[in-house]
Amino acid sequence: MDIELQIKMNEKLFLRNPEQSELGKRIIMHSIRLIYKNGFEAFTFKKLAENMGTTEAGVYRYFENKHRLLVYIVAWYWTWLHYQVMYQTNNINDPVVKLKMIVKLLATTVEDDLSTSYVDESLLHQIIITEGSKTYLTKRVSEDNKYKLFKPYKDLCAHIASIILECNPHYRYPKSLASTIIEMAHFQNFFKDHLPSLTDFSENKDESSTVVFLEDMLFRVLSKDDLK
Amino acid sequence: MDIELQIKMNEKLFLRNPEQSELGKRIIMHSIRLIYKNGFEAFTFKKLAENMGTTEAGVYRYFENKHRLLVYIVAWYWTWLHYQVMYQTNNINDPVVKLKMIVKLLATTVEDDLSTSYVDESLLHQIIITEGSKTYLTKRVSEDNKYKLFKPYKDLCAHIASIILECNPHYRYPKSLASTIIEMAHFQNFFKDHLPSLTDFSENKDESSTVVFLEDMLFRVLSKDDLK
DNA sequence: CGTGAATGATAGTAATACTATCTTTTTAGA
DNA sequence: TCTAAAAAGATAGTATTACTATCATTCACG
Repeated sequence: MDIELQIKMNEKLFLRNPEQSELGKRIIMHSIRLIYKNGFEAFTFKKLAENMGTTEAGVYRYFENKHRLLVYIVAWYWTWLHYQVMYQTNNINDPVVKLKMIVKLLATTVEDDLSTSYVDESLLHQIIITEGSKTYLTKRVSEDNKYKLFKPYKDLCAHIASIILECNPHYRYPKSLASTIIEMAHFQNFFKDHLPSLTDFSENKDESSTVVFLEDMLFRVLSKDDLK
Repeated sequence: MDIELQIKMNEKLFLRNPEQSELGKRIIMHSIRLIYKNGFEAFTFKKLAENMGTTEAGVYRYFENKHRLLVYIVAWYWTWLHYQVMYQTNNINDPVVKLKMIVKLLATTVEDDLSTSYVDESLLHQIIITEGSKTYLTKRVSEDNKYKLFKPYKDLCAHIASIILECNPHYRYPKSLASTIIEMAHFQNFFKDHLPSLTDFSENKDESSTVVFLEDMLFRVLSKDDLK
């Protein structure tokens, strides 16, 4: 099969759709590489333009500013991950098994998905860990939220919450638990690599310890054999 | 009693100790107000200087750059909160009661502590929610960590982890659970206010719903009457 | 009373975050 | 195939940011 996965993005995220031109796709590709390499703070449109052999003005024709570009690639990631979740849990009936698969997808290094030619998902995953929460931890949250820029994240959260409810229909905080699992899949991995004393996993281990921690937490919380 | 609480800060956090001069204290006070008001991204030393009637160069004599200043006030907060935790849980023996107090201190709006004249803890608490994780979500984490700039956060996390172990000595992820509780005390409140569909609390409610969610999660996870 | 530290005042620089304009190339449709 | 509009390239310019440097003034102390 030779299928190119196309993700339709919210039009408010860009000035000109980067998926519809070669230059646009190269902007996304090089942005991901540069942000991965130097971090979002050090990332500028000037550096990006030099790096990819175009001009600053060229980049500004696609994105209003670097924050919007970050929101774009983060939203892209959540849409892509949501698709992965749907694909990988399809035909699974047991919600427990579904949740385990989701935790694995959230917390484990992804391999580059070859059906999206200009996006390197493994770099993108690392970017989400370090820069993802910066998309909404700003004074503009509510405005950005009004434009539905965070919809992919919220949709995934809602989907996970619904499976949580399948596991235990009496649990009262499915959405908060879902957002906790999503955020911690990233934070615990970040802590493991950079501030290991905030976790119980030693630095050399891979993400499997994070997966085990999250699964343990999730299923203890959802366990029906408890007091209440 | 007329006691002024003095917090001894890591010397790497500043160029000149802001606690030891009027100007220094005013820098802290006005920084907190400005960051609270406009967010960290829009905060500059120039604006701060104009705001408080000094010059940019004056601020640069105290702090290398605005990131260090943020790390300073965040570290100050964690030191102060750790003290609050010790104070409020002193003479309590039951670790469950202790943990409940800690969750309340973490997730509830603090009132301004009058024994720290130049710091408004209630504003600071809001800053920690929105800007706190930006202190470590950078390319400099490891370097900053080497200088022990995150020690107050890590100390508090370790302290909470030890009480978690008191609750259930067999629980295997006390530190990860502690950092989860700390982070979620902030994120769930942020979500509640700005991205409410990521939580199960409606926007008008106060932080009590966050407290209930965190306590519920914590004690379900630490419950001994489970399968394993 | 003198001196050294802190502060104030001012200036300057390189980089950042844009906007504008004009030319050239591409490409989509008549 | 021609043509016109859209996209991209090239260049310039501005306000703000993130600093560094210098020199004069104040102020606390021994």
